[in-house]
Amino acid sequence: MSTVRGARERARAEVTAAIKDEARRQLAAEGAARLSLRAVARELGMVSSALYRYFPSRDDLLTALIIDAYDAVGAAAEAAHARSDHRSGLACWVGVSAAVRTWALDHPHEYALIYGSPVPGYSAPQDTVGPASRTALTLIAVCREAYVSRGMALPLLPEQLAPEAQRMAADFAPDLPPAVVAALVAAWAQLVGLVSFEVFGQFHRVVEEREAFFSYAAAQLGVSVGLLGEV
Amino acid sequence: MSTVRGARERARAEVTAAIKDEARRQLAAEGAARLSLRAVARELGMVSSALYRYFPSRDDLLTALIIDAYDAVGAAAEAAHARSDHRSGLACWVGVSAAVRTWALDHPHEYALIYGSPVPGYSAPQDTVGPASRTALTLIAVCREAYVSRGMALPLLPEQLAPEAQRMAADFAPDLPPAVVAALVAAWAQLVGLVSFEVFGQFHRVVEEREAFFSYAAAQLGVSVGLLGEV
DNA sequence: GTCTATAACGAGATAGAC
DNA sequence: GTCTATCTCGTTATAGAC
Repeated sequence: MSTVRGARERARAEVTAAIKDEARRQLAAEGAARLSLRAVARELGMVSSALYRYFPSRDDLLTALIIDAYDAVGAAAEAAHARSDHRSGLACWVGVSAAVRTWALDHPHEYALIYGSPVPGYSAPQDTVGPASRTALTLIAVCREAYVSRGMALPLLPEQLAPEAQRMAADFAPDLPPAVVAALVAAWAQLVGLVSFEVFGQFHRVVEEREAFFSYAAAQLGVSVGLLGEV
Repeated sequence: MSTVRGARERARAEVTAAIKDEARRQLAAEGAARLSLRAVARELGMVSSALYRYFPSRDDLLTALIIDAYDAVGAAAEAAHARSDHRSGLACWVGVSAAVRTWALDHPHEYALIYGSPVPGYSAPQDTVGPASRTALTLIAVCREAYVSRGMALPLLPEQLAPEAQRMAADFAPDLPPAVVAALVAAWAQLVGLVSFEVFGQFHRVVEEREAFFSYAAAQLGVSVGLLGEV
């Protein structure tokens, strides 16, 4: 009985994976706005109504792709953190940043899905917030390590922003100084800006030495949050 | 004779503007990937083939919208520069940055068109590069003023990146130090990252005091390129 | 010369009956 | 699950009004 159920579940997981794979292919070809359950079904030799056994709606399929994408960058960031030199906070920071960039360049359409323009008519459900925060949490972890073991330079924080920074610190990293947390949030947005410019082609005929330039800018961001070490 | 031509040209300009207005409305509702010539024509009470007198193809309409959007942010940036306090480079920088942010928040879909995910199947022609550079050129102008009148702090530049920075400086601002130009390119991408996070909703439940936070982060970026002044 | 309208193509999406 | 009738789309050819 349990083997039957196991086989059934395995089959279901396989079909689910096949659907997501085909949907990702369409994402690349047509964009998220044009993702169509029917086209996915046709390509898989299924009938469109059969897909609804796996994803109740187009938006649910989109949600699954978004969660997968967030999880994939998050995993890449965590792996980079695990294998990086924990003696230098700045090296960790640059390593994690570079992992995000590499993943984005390898999966431009999934990157666009999570950090590009919102899909019109789609609003992300609560299920995405956990996976969405994995990468940012990794950068926070890098700072936490550096802070507790070797200390950090405290970034400047305008008085006016002190309450906001305290709130953010209480929400995301109560063990870090508010000035570091505020700088971290800004640096995370700025890091994604760097990656987006490269992935979306804005560096065409502007930056040629992409990898070196990114390392330079990422290190600069690491310094801006207070990480120490030679650039 | 010339009045006839004037009238014709005026009529043509009016229809062209109406088409673009309606297209922008569709951009907001459906997204760039779903922009449809037929729907635009229907909404204007025209027949789809008539649109081809004004835009030879759907992509040409898209191109026009993109150029308009680049010109609009560029104009907003230039206006902010013109009216800002030229005695403080940092104040100029923050003012121009804030103008970009304000325009983006007021025109989120046009912002997404130029700085969000690329439209699948569309590739921008050469005509867009001029308008596209207006905003960046304004930031360069801010730095140029500061550099010639009051000097700037030279940002760090890793040796490895020196040739690339020299090339960028030669291309975009031969009168500025390569270290400033390299930092400028990075800061511009990072600035767009900040704006994109806010416009695309990534600051939801993360940053509450959006305007104050942006000023803080933008000032930090100004400092990173070497502008002087109190934050 | 400048414009709009009619009609059509091939392709794809959609809804519903069976 | 299947089939069909009816939509949409971008684009073109053609004919005629001003």
